[in-house]
Amino acid sequence: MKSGSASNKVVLYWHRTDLRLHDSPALHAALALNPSVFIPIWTWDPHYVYRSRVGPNRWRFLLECQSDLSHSYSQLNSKQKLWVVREAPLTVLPKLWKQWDITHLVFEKDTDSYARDRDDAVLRLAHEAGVEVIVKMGRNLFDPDELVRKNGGKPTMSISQVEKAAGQINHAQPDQPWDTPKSIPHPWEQDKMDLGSMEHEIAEPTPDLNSNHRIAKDTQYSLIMGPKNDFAVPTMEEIGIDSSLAISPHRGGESVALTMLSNYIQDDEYIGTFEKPKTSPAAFEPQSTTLLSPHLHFGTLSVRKFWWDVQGDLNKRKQEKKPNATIPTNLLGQLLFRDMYFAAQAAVGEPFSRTYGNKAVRFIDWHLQSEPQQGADNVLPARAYEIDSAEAEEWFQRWKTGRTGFPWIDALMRQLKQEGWIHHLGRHSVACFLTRGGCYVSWERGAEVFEELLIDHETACNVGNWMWLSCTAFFSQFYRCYSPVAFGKKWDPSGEFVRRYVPELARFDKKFIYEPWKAPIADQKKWGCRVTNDDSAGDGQVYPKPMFDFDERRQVCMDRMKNAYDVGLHGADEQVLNGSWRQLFGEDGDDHQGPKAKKQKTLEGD
DNA sequence: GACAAGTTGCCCGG
DNA sequence: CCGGGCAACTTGTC
Repeated sequence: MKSGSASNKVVLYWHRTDLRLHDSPALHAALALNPSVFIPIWTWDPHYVYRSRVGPNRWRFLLECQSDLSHSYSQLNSKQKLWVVREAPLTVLPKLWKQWDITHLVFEKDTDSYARDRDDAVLRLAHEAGVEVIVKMGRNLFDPDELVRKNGGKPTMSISQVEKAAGQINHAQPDQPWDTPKSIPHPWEQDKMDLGSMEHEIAEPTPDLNSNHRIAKDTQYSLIMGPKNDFAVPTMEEIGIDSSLAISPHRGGESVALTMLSNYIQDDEYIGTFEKPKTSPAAFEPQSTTLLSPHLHFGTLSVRKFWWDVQGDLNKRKQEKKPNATIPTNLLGQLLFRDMYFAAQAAVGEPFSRTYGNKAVRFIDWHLQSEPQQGADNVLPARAYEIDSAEAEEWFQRWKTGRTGFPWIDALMRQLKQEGWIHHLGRHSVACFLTRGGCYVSWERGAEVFEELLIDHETACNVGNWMWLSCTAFFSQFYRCYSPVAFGKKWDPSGEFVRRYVPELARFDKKFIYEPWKAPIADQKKWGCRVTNDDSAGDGQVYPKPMFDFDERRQVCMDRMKNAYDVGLHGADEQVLNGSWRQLFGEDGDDHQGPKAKKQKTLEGD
């Protein structure tokens, strides 16, 4: 190496939220130690493998990210790769430190609540083992904890709060990105890298929230270095996930992400005029937004590089006197929203992803509420919910599987399942429909489905957006309700999007494409699809009737929202924690009852 | 206490 | 494509 003799530092670099080489503050810090031995690892945390909901598309996307990173390491140093270890971090890390004579452990800061606890435990173990630990923030524009401090210790609940708080951090400009390293030190010689003689602890697979996606026994934990003892990135077969269901066209990996970004950046008209509310949720091939969110999630794209590359285009256009869209609707604003949700989560901590015990969110008397987990640990495995209404349960299942009978909703839910991605406004449509604008089902049920199916699933952002749409936090104008008919029609009057994802209706006239149940029977026959709940009807295809009258449901939901706002409970209130909230809302939970709190309020007023 | 602002509603009229 | 009515939320500022 040209930088002279290396130190005697042996650095273990732990990849988690940062599957990239470019602009990684943690990787930069690790290499700045000038290590004589450098070992970049991934280790499979059972919390992700079994206790997080991960569908086939995201599994494959993650494996692609790992393969790409491993390949990039090998290109910089033919002895290097991403060393994929199959054991839980808390048990395997101390053994690796010993086996590989590690002096330093380096990783990127993760402010998700589970990760904080895990990393705190790792810090304690490292201290005991005499291993020095370096942790660097690189996942966000601004350190979520620092944003919270600048926001008076409170969760960031609006973009203006974020702008104000970020303004006190380097004038609201994130740090400049680091370059990609030009060389990577060697690992140990092959025989020392070998873990064959190390004790191996196999992760406990129950409960396995992803068992419904496995077609074979999950064997990834049976051999610590993988089936060929070469630390290779696992295959879908090794983890037992059905790869025939991983049909998303969206690809993982740092090189894919950087190519996508540079293509967008070359088009300064697209970057400069981007306004999120004006991008179409019905666009496909190509979509109207960047599709870079999954890369931000896995850290295959640095959010700070994204920021500064966009800023570069905006500065250039400014000099050329071309107009630029502004925060919050422009691309920079989108990245700030991501930081807003991270900082809100960082402030609230573990209860952030649910209502129960969460003081930052409004309590609403949804159907299918999460059951409080008395004395449960933070992990919340298969989160239980109360089926208080068989009707609502059926609506939820039909929503999830794209059989509501509303083509716009069903098209979006089928796109979600197939591709692992839908446009932000499409997420608005289906989230409003499930919660305050249709089914009146708890937002937590919807968030869990998104957690499973989205390739860009980010807990802070997903949960935050569900709170937004359900008007439980961040947003409160519940009288602004998305129509499952009008909203799609506005963006896509001829219904191309519906035809693509609900092929049964492909031949329907555009007059009926959003409301096929209104088409005359003769036309339904002519267009090859009967709109009926009788699956055996006719010879051709069948599409269900709408599962309820939307206008009727909108009114019911709005009345109940008004009532819930009048009651005014929040997730950490006594009445929520002890279950007595039911008395405040009326015991039978009848959708058609009048608002109860209104009356109480009037009495108080007297 | 009034008033404005808040990334992305719908419907109708011009 | 724009504006107002619809019926009406919270937060921040004056």
